[in-house]
Amino acid sequence: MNRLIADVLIPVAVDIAYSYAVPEHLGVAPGDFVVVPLGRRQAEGIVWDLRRGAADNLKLIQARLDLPPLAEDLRRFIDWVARWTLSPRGMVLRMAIRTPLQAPPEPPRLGVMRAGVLPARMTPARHRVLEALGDGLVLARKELAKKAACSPNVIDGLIDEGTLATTVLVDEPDSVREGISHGPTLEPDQAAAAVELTNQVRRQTFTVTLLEGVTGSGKTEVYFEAVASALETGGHALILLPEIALTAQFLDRFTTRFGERPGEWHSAVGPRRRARTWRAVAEGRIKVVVGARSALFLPFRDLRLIVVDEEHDSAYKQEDGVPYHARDMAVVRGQLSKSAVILASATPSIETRVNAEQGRYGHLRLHARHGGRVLPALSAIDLRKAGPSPGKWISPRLAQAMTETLARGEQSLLFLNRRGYAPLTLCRLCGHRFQCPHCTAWLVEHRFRKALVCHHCGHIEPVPEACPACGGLHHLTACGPGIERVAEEAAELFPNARTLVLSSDLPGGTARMRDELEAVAQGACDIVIGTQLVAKGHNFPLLSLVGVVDADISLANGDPRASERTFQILRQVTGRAGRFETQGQALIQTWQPEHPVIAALLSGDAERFYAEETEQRRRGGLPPFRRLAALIISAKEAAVAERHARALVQAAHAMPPNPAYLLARGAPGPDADGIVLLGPAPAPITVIRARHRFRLLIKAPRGADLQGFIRAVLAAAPPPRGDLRVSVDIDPQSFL
DNA sequence: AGCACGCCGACT
DNA sequence: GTCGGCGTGCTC
Repeated sequence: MNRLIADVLIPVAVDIAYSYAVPEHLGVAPGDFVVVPLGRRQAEGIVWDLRRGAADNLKLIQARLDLPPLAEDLRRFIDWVARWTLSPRGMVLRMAIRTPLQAPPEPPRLGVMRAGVLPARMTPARHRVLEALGDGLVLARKELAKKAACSPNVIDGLIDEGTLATTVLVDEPDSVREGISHGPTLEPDQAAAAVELTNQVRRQTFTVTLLEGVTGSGKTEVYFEAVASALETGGHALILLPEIALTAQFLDRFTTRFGERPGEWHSAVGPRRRARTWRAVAEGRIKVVVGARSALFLPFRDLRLIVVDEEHDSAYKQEDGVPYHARDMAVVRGQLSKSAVILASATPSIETRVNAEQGRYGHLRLHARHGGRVLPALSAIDLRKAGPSPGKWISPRLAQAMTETLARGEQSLLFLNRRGYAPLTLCRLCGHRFQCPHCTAWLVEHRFRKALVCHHCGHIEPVPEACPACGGLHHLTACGPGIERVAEEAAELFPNARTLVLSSDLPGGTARMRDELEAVAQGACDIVIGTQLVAKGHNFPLLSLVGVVDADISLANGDPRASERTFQILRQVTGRAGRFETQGQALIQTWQPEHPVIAALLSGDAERFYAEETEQRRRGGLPPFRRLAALIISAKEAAVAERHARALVQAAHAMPPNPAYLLARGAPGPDADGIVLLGPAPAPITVIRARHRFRLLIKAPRGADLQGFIRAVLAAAPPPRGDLRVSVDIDPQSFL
């Protein structure tokens, strides 16, 4: 028997594709959606491969689904991501096809048409309705009401009388409008970069280019030219943005440039529109998608360009489920789809910078700020010498600058990357500190919500009257600032100013946030107090003063990327000041003005910062000079997790030597040529959601088979039992 | 990810 | 005596 066999990958937590016999009458091709029996249920899956062989004890494919097949390049991409992240292939496939499989049924659109009988009573409105319908026309109820300039009630009345009848309206697919392009006039440096990028797109080969330019240098216009050339040559393009849900402004800009809205893809898009967008992308009707990282798994037919805007942004790292870095996977998808990849940023990641310097990526720079924009004047306020009085957070000099800004009718932004009112609450009588019952973390007071909240697990409890430890009343004290507290202080200082607090816990969700951001841009408030989300991609034309309340916060922790992140976020947020003719001003409150990050920021000498930071990474054996992976071993019982973590280390050392992943012995120096295993150590946040966590860090030379090594270690160690979990994070970004 | 099988606590 | 808790294991 030599029958046709299909290997079908099913979107469940399984790595292998299962084999099914293909019924004679069913024509299937690789990439097709099929229904197969799985255990005692049915499952949908994708034909991954077709071959011939003995099919004696194979079950049969039951049906083929009417969905556009997954193209070869996307299937290879799924395989690649799975191998890279050590995730089951089925789970990666799931990210790509969840949307079409869970598409809610389209509600039948009801149309209205003439049914013959004239109404007993004729009114002017009724006459207009009948006129609008003419003879054989079928119109949707709402459209008809609009055309006849009457309320839908009139139409309902006519339906009741039998004059009109309803029929199912066949939904026509979203029409493909040929957009009108309005290419802007580019400055010489922009034009040069645009020519290079459009050439790359036209060549239809895989390239990666870092597009680097300060805020206001017009990166977007430049890569829009590349998008235009992808479209002109009949190809498709993907623009990735971090936290795109808030960037209504970006979509408007796109629409102005191309005369058509792009496909929009992010978590705030509802299931029905998602499903329509997925299909339209697969059928080539949507040619450009602007989306969050998950858009990387959309079924483009002919992807010619991927833009990763703000490529340094840590929001590109997916932390849960399949942990992948969308910037790096965009490069992989580009390679598999022969696309040009553009990584754009004003403050590139060290990784991308080094890749560009070493010639692996192209490097285009935009130096000037255009449109009369000037870089803001930056200065530090030394909190040791000129800080505010105890319990206050706005220094006299910052307050003075705010007063002047207010007087000019311009906006101020106070930036503090800390939600809530105070990061720690304690009892002054007994010293009791409010801690999360499930995590190694203090509870953060949220005064607007009147609650203590854990920022790691979401635990929430009311603020008690008395101390739960000693019963003392009125001695609970808020320690340290959060944006709510700074807002309170700003309101006291400037009682007549309109203030607004913006952070991710704004009630009302994405829509509300969009509205608020738009209102700020329109000048609806004088002082904005916000977390990092105000730093990202919004233009506030009236903003002329940025005050960084505490520049040192993120420098304190032991994260190897702390310096880089602080530099990026502060440069981004201070860059928000002065988007119009006058020069903006940024005041940075800090305890350590001499710190390299703060010094680099003040001097504007990004080059030196990058050089020093790169050198530190090299010396520390950190990415991109070595590759990093984290294994988090967690269990309810600390001892269970620790024992298994040690077993993993033992298994690693007991493995037979393998040249692909030589394990360095003894004390490894920065230049050790083998894989280095560090730990186990308790993770920095030891307990999260009542699970104790131990961490192993693995550092590998660039040429080593890091994933192969981890797979071998996991296979050699005893299989996890009970509630023990081992999670693998390749290229970890967060070290908590 | 489902879904069943399987072995220990509070109910009709 | 059963209903049901979720730990463990399998799905071509």
